[in-house]
Amino acid sequence: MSAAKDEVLEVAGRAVTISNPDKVFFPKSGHTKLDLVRYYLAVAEGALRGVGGRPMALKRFVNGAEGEAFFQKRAPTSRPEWIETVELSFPSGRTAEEIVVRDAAQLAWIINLGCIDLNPHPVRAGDLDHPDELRVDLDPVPGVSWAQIRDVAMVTRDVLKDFGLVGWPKTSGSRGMHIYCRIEPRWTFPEVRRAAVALAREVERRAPQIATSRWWKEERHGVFLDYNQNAKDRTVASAYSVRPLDDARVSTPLMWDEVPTCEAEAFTLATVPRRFAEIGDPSKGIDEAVGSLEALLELSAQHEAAGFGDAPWPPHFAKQTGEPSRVQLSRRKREDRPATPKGAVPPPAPGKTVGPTGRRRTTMPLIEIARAASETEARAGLQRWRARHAEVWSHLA
DNA sequence: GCAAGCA
DNA sequence: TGCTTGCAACGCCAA
DNA sequence: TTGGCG
Ligand SMILES: [Mn+2]
Ligand SMILES: [Mn+2]
Repeated sequence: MSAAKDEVLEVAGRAVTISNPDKVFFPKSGHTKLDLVRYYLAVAEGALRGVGGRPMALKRFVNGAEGEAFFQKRAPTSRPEWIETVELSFPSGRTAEEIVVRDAAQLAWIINLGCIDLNPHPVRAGDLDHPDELRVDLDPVPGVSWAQIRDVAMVTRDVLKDFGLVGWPKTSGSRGMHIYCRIEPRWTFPEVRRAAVALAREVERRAPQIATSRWWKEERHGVFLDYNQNAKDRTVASAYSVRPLDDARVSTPLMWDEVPTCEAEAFTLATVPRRFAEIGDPSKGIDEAVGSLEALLELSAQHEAAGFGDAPWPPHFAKQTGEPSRVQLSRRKREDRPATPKGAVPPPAPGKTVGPTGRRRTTMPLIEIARAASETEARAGLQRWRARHAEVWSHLA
């Protein structure tokens, strides 16, 4: 830190004071607090598409990315009059005035508070009980390859399409990926979460080697589709958020044709502004692709009828009606443990694996190379196969 | 990161 | 004036 | 009281 002087920026017609502008926020890559503010202003159009009009929890790193962080839901009482808030209510009856950002000045102001990533709720301030965003949070268990995450993302895209939704992918900037769907604000939080449970189970059904819908860590393998991130009061780091990691990695929206080859480490505070200037925001159309949860909720009803009801909720939530016992297998009372482990995923609706002749079709993906006429034809065929069976490609040793 | 309280 | 201090989320369930 | 999970 050289001169401990405030920096006053003119942003969206307002004066925003940045304290400690030269403070190093990312020691390993050298970026300062002012670098972080400048980054957010460079990608403000995209960042605001992610957080605009939404109440948000503040995660504050007042001593930089390597310092200890704390959460803050209630807006600081000392704030400019142009900082908007909205009152949220919790099940306990307590309330919180959370910040709502709509423009670049408000964005710069919260970055000055020491926020590195942005964590908005999936609702707009005008309707706090009806999310307009279904969030698919892909969380790899430790050791899972990036290739597997990409493949689960592609399978998720197919499932969403089959159920009438358009997915918008981004790296999380941490270890996984996020896929968001804009939805009509017609469903409550518990309903949106149940749609996410059904989606997670369907992705696992299609790609059982690399995807899991299981809440308990000891029962997971591959990539976990974290349906509970759609519960009320849960937030997710938004598009263009910088993550508090050494290289200042960014949660970066992607075009779907980038997903099969993207590398998360390519997107940082240092590289994303250029990308944004050159190609703009791949998620620009998200607000125009409004979908319905009806099909996923119908799938959920089928699961329920097949004996697969609700899935465990996170800690700190009251027990929900219909929720299974909130305990992992290894801690369950002996007499409550199933003799044969119950799968996480119900079978498909009938009539899907049997062809018109009644002869059973092959259910497992099968590669045939020996029949190809030439090597190039064989290679081309292999690529087509890969595109159609993303669910197992990354799993091949 | 900031404001209040204290020397 | 300058330094220190307190404060900044959600808060349940099962064994 | 401990450990579950973001
Ligand atoms: Mn995640
Ligand atoms: Mn998660």
